[in-house]
Amino acid sequence: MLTERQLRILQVIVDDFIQTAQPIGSRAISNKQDVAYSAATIRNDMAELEQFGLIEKTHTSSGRIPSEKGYRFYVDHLLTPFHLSRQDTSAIKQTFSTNIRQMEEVVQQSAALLSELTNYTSIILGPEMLETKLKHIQILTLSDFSAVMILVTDTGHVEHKSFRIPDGMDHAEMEKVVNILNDRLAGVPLMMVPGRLKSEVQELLKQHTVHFDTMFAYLRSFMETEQPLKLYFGGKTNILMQPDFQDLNKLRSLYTMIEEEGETIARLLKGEQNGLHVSIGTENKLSAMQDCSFVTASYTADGIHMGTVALLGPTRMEYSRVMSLMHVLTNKLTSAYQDWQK
Amino acid sequence: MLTERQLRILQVIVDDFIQTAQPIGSRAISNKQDVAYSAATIRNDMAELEQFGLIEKTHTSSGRIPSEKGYRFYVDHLLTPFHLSRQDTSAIKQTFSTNIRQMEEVVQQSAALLSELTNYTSIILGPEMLETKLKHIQILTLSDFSAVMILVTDTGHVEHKSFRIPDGMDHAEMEKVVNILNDRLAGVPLMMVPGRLKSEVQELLKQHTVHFDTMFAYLRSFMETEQPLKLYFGGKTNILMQPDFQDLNKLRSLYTMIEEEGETIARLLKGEQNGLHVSIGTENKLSAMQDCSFVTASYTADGIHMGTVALLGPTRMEYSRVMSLMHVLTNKLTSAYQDWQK
DNA sequence: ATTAGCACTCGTTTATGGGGAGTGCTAAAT
DNA sequence: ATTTAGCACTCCCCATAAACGAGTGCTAAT
Repeated sequence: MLTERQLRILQVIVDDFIQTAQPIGSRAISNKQDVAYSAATIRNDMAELEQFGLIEKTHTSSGRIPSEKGYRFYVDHLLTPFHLSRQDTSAIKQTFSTNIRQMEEVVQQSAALLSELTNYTSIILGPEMLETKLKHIQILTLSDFSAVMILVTDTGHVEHKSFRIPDGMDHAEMEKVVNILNDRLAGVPLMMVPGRLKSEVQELLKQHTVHFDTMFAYLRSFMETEQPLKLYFGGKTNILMQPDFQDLNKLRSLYTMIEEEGETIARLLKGEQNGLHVSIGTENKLSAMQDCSFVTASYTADGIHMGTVALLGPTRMEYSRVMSLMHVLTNKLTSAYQDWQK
Repeated sequence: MLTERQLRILQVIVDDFIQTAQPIGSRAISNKQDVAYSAATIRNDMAELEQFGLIEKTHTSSGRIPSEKGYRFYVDHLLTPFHLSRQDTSAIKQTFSTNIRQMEEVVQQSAALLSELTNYTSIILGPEMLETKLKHIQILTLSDFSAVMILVTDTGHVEHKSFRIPDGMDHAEMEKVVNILNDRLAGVPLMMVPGRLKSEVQELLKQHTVHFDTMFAYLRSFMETEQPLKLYFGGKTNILMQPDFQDLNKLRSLYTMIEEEGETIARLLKGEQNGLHVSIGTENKLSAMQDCSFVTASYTADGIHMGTVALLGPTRMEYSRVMSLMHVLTNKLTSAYQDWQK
């Protein structure tokens, strides 16, 4: 077992490394204000901490840095309750102070805020649409040849797609299509729209319209394209500015991940639905992330999961502050969402 | 003046450097298949080319590389008419073969295609909206408290924003607002909407509605937010993979530019409205771009400017192929746009 | 149990010296 | 008058070596 002092030393090492990104030696620890032991004592303890795999040397004779296991231990047992600085709290308050008009905006601003406060990269998975229902469908003709179809959900989401009007289709027929669609699909949860389209709308359309074939093809392509997961990034560049990433290839693979693995990340976030969760280094499944820590926190409404906030930083992350921030932020998001829904 | 042979040598140097990214010496040039002069002769000519500032040494005694001026000369005078490979042409053909439903999609796919074929980063400024007119305005109530306003343009663009219904505003009043808006704003060019809002709508609304204050504030915030310039990127990561960018700081500043200078780039592209244009190195105004070449080409419809295609690569760019590709692509875009408008 | 002392390790920096690719110049060849 | 061969010279690149210093592990003293 670890002694009280060893715990303290581990804490100092992690704290210091988080701040400086430099290995720290026994002497430097001993010189710290709130450490009263000699360098030799600390050396002994450090040897033991190393045996436990909690700290490492970068080479035979240089200071120690926390190992992955060390960070894990730190996060699990050594985190002191952190109270946010006045700046932090007021920044958050301000973001949520404006009247909420659009939930997407709030989510996006949260992402921006989080990345700005931490200098890491924030990723937010927007409100899930499992529960949202189709509110209204409309087709608007733009010219004799083209029209745009607009879908509105009860959460205020709007999706649209323009298309070419089948030759010879007239206004009355178009209207009929819209009426059928609204009649059969309004109020239906988005998830179930494609199903309903096939089971109910298909037949009706076939009976009542002349240009069934093309029209139905359009509808399918429009409604069956999977609802894109709404992923908001904040401070994409932040993480690459961290001194931890000096290696060109690491930098590149990290960048590639952020730019091109949106889908993967979204799926990852979708899996994290309960409370605060921290993945450190190789605990992450994505290889590009294995030098990073990834903190996720979900926000809810009426107890059901709505979305997930995440922060990507170096393993040398300010865990304490980050976790407090995210705790507060998700609470704010939760209540904002509730407010918005009234 | 430069002799025929010197021109040839310059061409070889540029061509070779474009391919290998390595300085090339007199011996290597002499050994090339289609060069019949001795190393010494070439050395003399190279000395002269250097005097003209067309090539440079990386240090006192290493091979030469093209200078910025050299690239400029190459592009202006040495470019051999390039015919695209079968793969290139068929890839382009394929992209434009599918039936066009949405212009945005085509533009986006063009960006993707261009970056894929070249391994550089493509940037496309979407169709301009100067000419587009407001087609229709609609307000849809989502619940007793919230509603969404939808704007549709005659090009099939849809913008939407949800908002909180002012307390006490009823359905009839809402309808009145919509009617006034459609009556006064339908058919008006987007550019002029904010003006009209103030000059015509404001008074009318004040007379006919109870909740003028809040409602008008909403309208203003919605319609006066500048139309975001539609900028499509393709292969954001490509340029960072180029061996030319070995320097961590260059990499970072380049990345930051791509991520955060969208506005600046958009403005830049907006300025380039005629034909094919190449900016090499420090000819670029953005500092992060000063190690890059930037090729722009605009596409039109009925002779008026619609948008601009651009490609960002190292100064050591495959100018010949790139310019041919972009020439073909903009033609395709132009005709696609014309088709689409019928 | 803690601490002072000391030899030792190893990364970092600086100096030194080939080796090699490529140049510039001069003199010979065409 | 061009073109080419020959050769000294330059400067990067790399390997080796030495001095330095931060930090360790161990032992002996407190």
